[in-house]
Amino acid sequence: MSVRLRQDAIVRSLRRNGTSTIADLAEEVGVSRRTVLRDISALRDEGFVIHSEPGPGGGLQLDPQSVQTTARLSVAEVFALLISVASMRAAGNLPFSGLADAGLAKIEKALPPDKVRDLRRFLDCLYIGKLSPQVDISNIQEMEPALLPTFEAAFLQRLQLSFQYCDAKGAVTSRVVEPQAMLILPPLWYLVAWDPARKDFRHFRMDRISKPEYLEGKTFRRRHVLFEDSVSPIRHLPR
Amino acid sequence: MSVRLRQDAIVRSLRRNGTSTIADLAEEVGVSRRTVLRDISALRDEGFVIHSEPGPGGGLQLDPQSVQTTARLSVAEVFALLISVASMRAAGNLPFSGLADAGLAKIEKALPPDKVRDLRRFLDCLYIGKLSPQVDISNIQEMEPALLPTFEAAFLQRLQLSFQYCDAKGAVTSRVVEPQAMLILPPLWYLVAWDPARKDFRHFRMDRISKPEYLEGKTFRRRHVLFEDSVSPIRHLPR
DNA sequence: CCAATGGTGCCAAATAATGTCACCATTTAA
DNA sequence: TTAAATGGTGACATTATTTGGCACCATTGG
Repeated sequence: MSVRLRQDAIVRSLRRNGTSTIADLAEEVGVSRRTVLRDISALRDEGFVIHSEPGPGGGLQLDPQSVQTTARLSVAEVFALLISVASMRAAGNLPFSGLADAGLAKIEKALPPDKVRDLRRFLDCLYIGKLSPQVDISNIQEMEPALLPTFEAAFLQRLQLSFQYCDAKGAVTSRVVEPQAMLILPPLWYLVAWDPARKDFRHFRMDRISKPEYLEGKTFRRRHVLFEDSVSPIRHLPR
Repeated sequence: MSVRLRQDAIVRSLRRNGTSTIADLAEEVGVSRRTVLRDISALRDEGFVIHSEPGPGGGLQLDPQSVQTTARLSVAEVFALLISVASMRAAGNLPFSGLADAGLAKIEKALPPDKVRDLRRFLDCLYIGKLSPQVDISNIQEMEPALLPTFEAAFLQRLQLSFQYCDAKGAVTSRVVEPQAMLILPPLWYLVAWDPARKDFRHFRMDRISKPEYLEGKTFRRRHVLFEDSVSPIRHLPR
């Protein structure tokens, strides 16, 4: 068993059992007491907070908060990372590249270097392996650069967004909506939003939006998670 | 420089330069020719397809398809993985747990073990760190178990889906739609779909859908990527 | 005080990674 | 046909890293 596998086993064991002694762990993973102590030290260097108490009844305890410190990433950041980093290789102005960069920087700061490396290689795989041929991301229309900061701010701070919208028939209406999601249907961008006046969800083509402004102070409660379906051809159905 | 860092450097170099010789790579990463050959061999074991030609003008070439073999993961699978694995800890019947499992199994088979480990640890971090307190995923309504296979099949095989829908006013209509995405607004599930008859996107509350059936052979072209916004409180705006 | 526990430093032993060398096979070009 | 350039393999010594064993210290609870 390699070093890192063993250290993972130790983390899992601590997570599962709550408290363990060095001797227990040493026996469990099949190495000497000294080696476990070295592993604990390494894990602490990686950012895991492991409490320890000497004396009878003492032992090691993994602080549940510790992992937060190690990778304080939101799901959104991970996804933004995946999409944005992949997209940025093919296109110019795409939303959330800033967030993705911040996320990557955050990871790089907080995570051990080999984890960053794995993540990057993982992103490499995604882009080269699937995203490009399947989704044809190179075909996504660039968003109007001037609009980006407004959209990003509205999304990220959960601010109501007002804009002029020109529908398919050419009729122009004023909207005030709560942005919920962005949808890419190459080559177009769509905004999925809750329209409080109409009490319904609406879709807006980004290129038909003009004069967007976020309303300072008009925050709303964001409650959703988007769940992407599969974009890949499927060979076997689950189950 | 550690072994894996070096191997990553080799992959990147091949990706960047197209073709390199063993000697070039050896000098670039600062090890002997023999070691590069060992690394190449290791990378091939990991699934990278590296073409090689002896003779003048020959060299090594990374097959762009190779990474597919290494990690044939769609963005969807990654996200399904992230959400599903996290969700399954808190809830019972949620969609795509099968896909997530398949994805994990796929990774486990295709990826080197330490990569799998990192991904799992990463998922651990996600759940413990953020997902749970932020999104309150435990509050998501379970989907009717009987409906799950139908939805999953329709999504995964891109089949048109027919069902009876009871709208907010109680009116029941028959629909035939192309499922595009699923939306979780705790505690409810929504289906985002293109309605070809109405030539528009529509949202459907999952719990108001009855008698869903996918139409064998009625496939459609799926062109979209969903882009999740942030669910975390933001401290600094990008840029 | 004693026993149980975490923790550190040191060094030898074990293991893994690397370099060196000899050599083979294939291809291209002179 | 030959020579040079390239990928590829095996063997072995060298080097680097990991591990175990030991002595020892500090702290805690009885």
